[in-house]
Amino acid sequence: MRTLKYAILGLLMRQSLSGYELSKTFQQSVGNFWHANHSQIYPELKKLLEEELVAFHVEISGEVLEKKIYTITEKGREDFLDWLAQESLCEPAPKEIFRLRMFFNNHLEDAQVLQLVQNQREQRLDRLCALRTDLQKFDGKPGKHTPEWSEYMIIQGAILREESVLQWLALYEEELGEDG
Amino acid sequence: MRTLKYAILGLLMRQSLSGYELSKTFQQSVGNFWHANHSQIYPELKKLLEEELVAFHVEISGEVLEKKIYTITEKGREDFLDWLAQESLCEPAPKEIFRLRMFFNNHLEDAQVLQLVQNQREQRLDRLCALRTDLQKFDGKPGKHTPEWSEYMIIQGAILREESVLQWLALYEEELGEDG
DNA sequence: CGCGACATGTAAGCAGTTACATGATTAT
DNA sequence: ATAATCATGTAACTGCTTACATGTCGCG
Repeated sequence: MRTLKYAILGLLMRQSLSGYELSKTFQQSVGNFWHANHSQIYPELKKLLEEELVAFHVEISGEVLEKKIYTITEKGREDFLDWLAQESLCEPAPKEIFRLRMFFNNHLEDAQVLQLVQNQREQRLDRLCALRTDLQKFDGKPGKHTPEWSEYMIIQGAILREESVLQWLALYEEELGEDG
Repeated sequence: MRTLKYAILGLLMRQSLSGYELSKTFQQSVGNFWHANHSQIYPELKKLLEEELVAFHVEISGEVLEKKIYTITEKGREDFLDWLAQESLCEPAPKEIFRLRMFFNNHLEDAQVLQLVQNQREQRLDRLCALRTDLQKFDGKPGKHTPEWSEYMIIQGAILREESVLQWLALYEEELGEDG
């Protein structure tokens, strides 16, 4: 489905970026719904170049270090906008190893299950705190039709998602905490 | 990480099943957190057989149709239980194409965004209704330490997840509904 | 007798991870 | 100097999807 392609093109709609900068973005904000390693990004950029959906120029950092700055082409813009407006079928539920373990937790002692749940809660709580910090970086809600608004709303969505997981974990804690 | 392996072994801990039955399960209850096609399941069963984690015997349906019923071995049980108790790092946020589109929605008209949002809402609502029906099939909450309890709790988790997505979609509808 | 579900497999290709491989720049 | 970060790539492998391929059973 070439989703990475459209993720990259979308980012290049905002501003020209190097492979390395794209890579960072996929670890940060975009990481809330689409992550990718540099080992996937560099080959994809090469492919986009062949397809003439992006172009690049070289910038020199310091004395010799070359940075390839990629820019979206008009052809790339058209391709991206066509993709963006498409309705798509609801994807299957995401794969989550932790839920798989919980599905089989009747084979574990209560104490073990509780440990897994609490471990998960800590990790999720950390993530939630980080998201709330990200949200506070905006002063007030950004205006509609800006990239900032989109980012703000995505973070809101990620917060709601983490909160729902924590609610679910609390159900286990309630039940497993009841005497034993 | 061989997650499919453990998903299969976990299901075989409950009861012996054929590849086809496993396949159905991955489309139904287990589909709430781990899905797999038959084209992935049959080769995996072959591998588990070589590793001696499962065994099978043949049953005949009707006149000639052969069903291979797989049973977990003692070695398989040990392997599965080792895996089950392991704490694991929180996985990266799941990939969702819809969120990716929303991240870039400043390139669309409000009406187009609203259409995408409403389309998604309908699909999510359908899924939520199906989950609530699944939950009602249990009469009252099943007792702890039973496979039924695990399944009940997983469905609760899936419901919370869908509700959080609907809350997020409602944020868009509020904002996009405001005059325009 | 035809259709949908049952039943089992393989092949080709795309997507993604982990590891390999190299080198420059900046801050301490 | 040396460590962290910047910067770009490739290779091998695992995981997953889509399509191909075949045949049976039960119901109407």
